[in-house]
Amino acid sequence: MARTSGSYSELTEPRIRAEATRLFAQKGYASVSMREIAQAVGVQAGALYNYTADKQTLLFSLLETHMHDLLAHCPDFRNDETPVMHLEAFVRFHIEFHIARRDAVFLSYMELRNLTQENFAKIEHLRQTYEGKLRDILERGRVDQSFEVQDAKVASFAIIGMLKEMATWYRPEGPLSHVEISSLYWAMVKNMVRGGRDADRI
Amino acid sequence: MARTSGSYSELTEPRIRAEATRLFAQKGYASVSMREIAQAVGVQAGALYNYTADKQTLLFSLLETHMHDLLAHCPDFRNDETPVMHLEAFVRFHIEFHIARRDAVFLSYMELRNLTQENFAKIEHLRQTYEGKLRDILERGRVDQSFEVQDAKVASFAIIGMLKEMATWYRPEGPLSHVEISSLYWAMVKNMVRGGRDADRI
DNA sequence: GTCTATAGTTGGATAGAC
DNA sequence: GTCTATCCAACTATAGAC
Repeated sequence: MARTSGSYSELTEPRIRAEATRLFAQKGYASVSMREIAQAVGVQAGALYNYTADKQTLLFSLLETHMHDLLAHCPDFRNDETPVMHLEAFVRFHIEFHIARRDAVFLSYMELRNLTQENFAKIEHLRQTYEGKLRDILERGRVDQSFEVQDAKVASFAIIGMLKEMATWYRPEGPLSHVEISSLYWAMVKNMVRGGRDADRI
Repeated sequence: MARTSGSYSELTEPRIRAEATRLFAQKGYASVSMREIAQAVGVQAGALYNYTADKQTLLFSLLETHMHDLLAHCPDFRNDETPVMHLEAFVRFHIEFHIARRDAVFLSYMELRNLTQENFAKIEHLRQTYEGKLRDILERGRVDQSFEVQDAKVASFAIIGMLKEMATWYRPEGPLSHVEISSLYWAMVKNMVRGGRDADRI
């Protein structure tokens, strides 16, 4: 479909980002050509270069925006909250965000190795900032003995892993609502870190 | 390094498989060229085609062999064992296997989408057979109430996810032995599915 | 079984018209 | 801002000599 000059210009950039996110998530960065992205958007390949210096920069920009959004929306924790309350807020936020932005989340897990060394370092720093929040919660709970956690770092990896897996199997049309999923996962995480503590109290 | 005809023939095939596994795991299937594999092996690119019909078949063969090995070594469960014993055996086997074959495991998680539809279906079937074993253990424990699990399917995904994540962070030179890792993970999985049950008994 | 050489294709990126 | 046309590099896979 031929386009007259500039007729859709303010729509093109977000569409490029949306289609690139979708295609990279579906087929992998290295398997998607610039021509393929252009076709999904409805422009010619050369037009993409009005919006990105090159393919690598496009990937980096998608990941960077995603990580910044993740950190910006991540709940801050107040001092009057217990580690258990912190952890529940983190888990529920994480799941909601992952359901709402499945493709971007999937990208940020799968395509790190296709970043240049320099770009990787920047994204990795953001990722560690985010995952560090979880580790800090677990470490505080371990120290004040509200959690039964042997190794906060390994536990944080385990929790990240089990939540990450959701991005693989979750489908919006599936039988479980996001509230149900959130509660299922919170129950599992709570059991994992609380050991028998809740049972003692009831 | 030039080679005289046939001098290393019986070594070439396993070396191709080993280098391809390593490179695919490190950089991704689509980002690794046949030339690069050949160079790592120490032959010219054309020589690879004595051992594989094409690049896709090489990937499929690596994944298929890995999945068959996984299923072949997976412990069978005896009727006189409890769900808790089953689950511990499964978790410890899974971790040992993942530590021993890190690259192949990583490949089998990351490169499914680079298989043709037909090849994907075969690998996916093997994967579901393996993960079904875990789901069956959890479902039996849920029914006989030795586990406090709301949804065996979601719980199996969660456990697979947390164990899978280990392949991302584990390094042989790290501070934790595989026995320590195995015990850390088993403690977390047991807490997760047992809720307060162990605390009641002690 | 491996080599050299290459056919045939595809991809990233750019130039210049409009 | 987009299009058309194209350059050049890299890739898969094959052919034929040894």
